[in-house]
Amino acid sequence: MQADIRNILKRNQLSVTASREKILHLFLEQSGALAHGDIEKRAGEKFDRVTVYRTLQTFVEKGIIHTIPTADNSVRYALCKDNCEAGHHHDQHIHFVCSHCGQTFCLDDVVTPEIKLPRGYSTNHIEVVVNGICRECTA
Amino acid sequence: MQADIRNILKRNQLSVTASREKILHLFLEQSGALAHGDIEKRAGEKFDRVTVYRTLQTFVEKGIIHTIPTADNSVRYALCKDNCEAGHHHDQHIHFVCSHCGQTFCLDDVVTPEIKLPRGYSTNHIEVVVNGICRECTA
DNA sequence: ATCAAAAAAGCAACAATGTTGCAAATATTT
DNA sequence: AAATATTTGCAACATTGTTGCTTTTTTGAT
Repeated sequence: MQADIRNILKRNQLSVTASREKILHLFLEQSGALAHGDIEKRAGEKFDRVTVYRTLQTFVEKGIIHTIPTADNSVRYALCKDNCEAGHHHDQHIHFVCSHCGQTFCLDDVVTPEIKLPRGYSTNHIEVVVNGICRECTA
Repeated sequence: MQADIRNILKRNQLSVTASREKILHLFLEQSGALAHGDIEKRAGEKFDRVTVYRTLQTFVEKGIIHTIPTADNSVRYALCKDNCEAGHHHDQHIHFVCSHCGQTFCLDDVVTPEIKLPRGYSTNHIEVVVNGICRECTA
């Protein structure tokens, strides 16, 4: 695990620092998405707020994590599975927000559908967020 | 137009005030979505920030406008067409963000697709945001 | 039209969130 | 192990959003 973390950092030409290791660790041990606030809490108040902001920004730039759009204000981040395996960013998957536990998940196996747009519009990227009850909360 | 605005407010049991008229007017004269900041700017610095927040909140509660999820931080609001005609909230349409002009539009004619989820997940609501180039910017 | 009651606006103060510049600390490279 | 490059933490600030309370405006009844 620790080796994985260092690998991911090195593969992305990032120097290995305590905060990056810790924050990446949080993502790896967690199935859902994390907001900036979650990270500050779970990191055990060890890192400066600014460091967390900058680390997340760096990870997004490198494609290690991606942001998830939400209807409320909060920005959430999740590991980009494809990237972490291949070093290249594909986000064809959809996101799921559980209205019971509040967690956000990437459904890596569910592919974004085709959308037929009116004449004159062209598409770069499609983002799908499904709201409902997740597997854990249903069981 | 002015009569329309008063109608919408009255239909929703809201008292008719200058700020509500002005803000609703901004939405009606505008094809795209508005963020809180846009409204403060376009209103001509007449209203207190708090009033704008509270007005938007009220409009959302009444179903006059709805929020649009975005990957960046900003919350955007758009008129709910169905509601303004029927007094009842349906948001089956998708949203389009133009990466050229930055505007956000409701594509009222494009219906949210069916999404097949893995076993154990149930769906309440599906939000689709398409990023691309809009009709204006293509022409 | 006037007045009383209800609702909303504006103000002030605050809380949370995000940003920037810079000096000190840490990681990398040789 | 030292020099260089990078990152961290701090302080200060900017932006965004919230809350309580007083004044103003709107509404509804007379």
